[in-house]
Amino acid sequence: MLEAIKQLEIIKRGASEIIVQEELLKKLERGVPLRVKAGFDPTAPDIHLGHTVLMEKMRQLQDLGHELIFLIGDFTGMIGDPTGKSETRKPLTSEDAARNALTYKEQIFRILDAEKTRVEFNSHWIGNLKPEEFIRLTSQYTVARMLEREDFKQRFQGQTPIGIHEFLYPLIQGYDSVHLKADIELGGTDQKFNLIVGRELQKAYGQAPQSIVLMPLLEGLDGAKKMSKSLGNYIGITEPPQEMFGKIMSITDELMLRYYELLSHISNEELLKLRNEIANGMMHPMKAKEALALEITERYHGKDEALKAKEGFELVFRKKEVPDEIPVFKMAWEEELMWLPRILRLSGLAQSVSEARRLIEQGGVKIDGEKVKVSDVELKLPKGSYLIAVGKRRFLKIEPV
RNA sequence: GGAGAGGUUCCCGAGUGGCUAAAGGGGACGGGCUGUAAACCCGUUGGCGUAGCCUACGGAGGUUCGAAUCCUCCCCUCUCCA
Repeated sequence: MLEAIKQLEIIKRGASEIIVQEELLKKLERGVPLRVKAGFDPTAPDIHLGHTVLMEKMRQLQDLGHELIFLIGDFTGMIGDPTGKSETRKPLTSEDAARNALTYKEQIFRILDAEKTRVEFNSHWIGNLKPEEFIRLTSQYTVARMLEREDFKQRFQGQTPIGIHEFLYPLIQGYDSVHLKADIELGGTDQKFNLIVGRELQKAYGQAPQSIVLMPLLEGLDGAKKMSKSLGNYIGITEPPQEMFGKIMSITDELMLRYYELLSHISNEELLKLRNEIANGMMHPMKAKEALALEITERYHGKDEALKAKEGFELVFRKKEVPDEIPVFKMAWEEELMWLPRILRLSGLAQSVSEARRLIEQGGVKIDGEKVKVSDVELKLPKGSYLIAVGKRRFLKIEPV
């Protein structure tokens, strides 16, 4: 195995906090594979780049020769993790959890080495806990300590409801560490409290406390809020290559560097070099962004697809041309002449006729490359094929049935 | 069990009888600028073949020429007391 100090350096990249670093170093110095736990709740079957920050770190640890336990919190998922939510999340049914967990498994091995990954479901042991054991578990913590957790505290003070079952979430997650005898647990910064509960519980159950590696939550496309599906600021790893490439190209320069640090496989040295070159103008940020978009897209779609996505992107944005592959919408012509806003609505380019009118009035609609005049809200089109563009990046071919 | 506070449009949040499709902010969308961005500027942001009509302020009724605003009952959340 790699020298402990070197390992620590790799582990530290991008990490926002390590608890406790000295302790972790000691464990690494033992030179034997450590048990690394990372838990995911099965609420989001579509993994996005935000999730992969943690997974990339897992992969690094895996490559360093440690034993990786990919824990699917199917039991905790039934509770519903309260993290960062202003309201109680609806508990998942066990069927939901099982189905989502399956999708999870399919997706994680795009990043992790399937051969070397141990997948566990916490329902296997939590589900078998006897009531008396469960009570023993809950007796390790007090309500006051639970309320130390920032989101609980805020909700408590802010008069939003907290379900009692939500207190069980950190306890069960912590107990997972006890059961698995974890040496290290990885998690997002929002998991800090939960992971520390794990340490406390391990001590209470007579084990050495796990070391904690916290990874930051990746900011979403808006550059401010964390990437999440519900906020719509995410890049899903199963998205089509053009989408993925385009989304990465549209992030801010600042965010790009962040993505480089947390998602790119370039080495720490290369990262530093890149930073300098952008700072002193030797490299155009756009070039760097292209390289990043290419790297990420390639990771999930392969080299050919990634290159195609890049070419398509350049066509649309640099040369202001129309992309090669445009979705086609087959439309039935209800009349000889069809009202444009109605076409836009039926084809899904606008959510409503009102929105379609607005888009036209704002000069956002083009037909076959010609901008529709602002005054042409009443425009009607004869039956035929048209290439309609809404805004700068949405294209659709309309063809008669 | 008792007492009080509150539920407004995608979100936050103003509004306590007509001037309210509802201030302000955020987000989103369109246009401009650009590097494809960011920042910035301008505009839009319930629906409907749209100078009009319809639907909307937790739900159901009621008062009134007129209700997000007043009354009654119900549902939900929070706080305090027991």
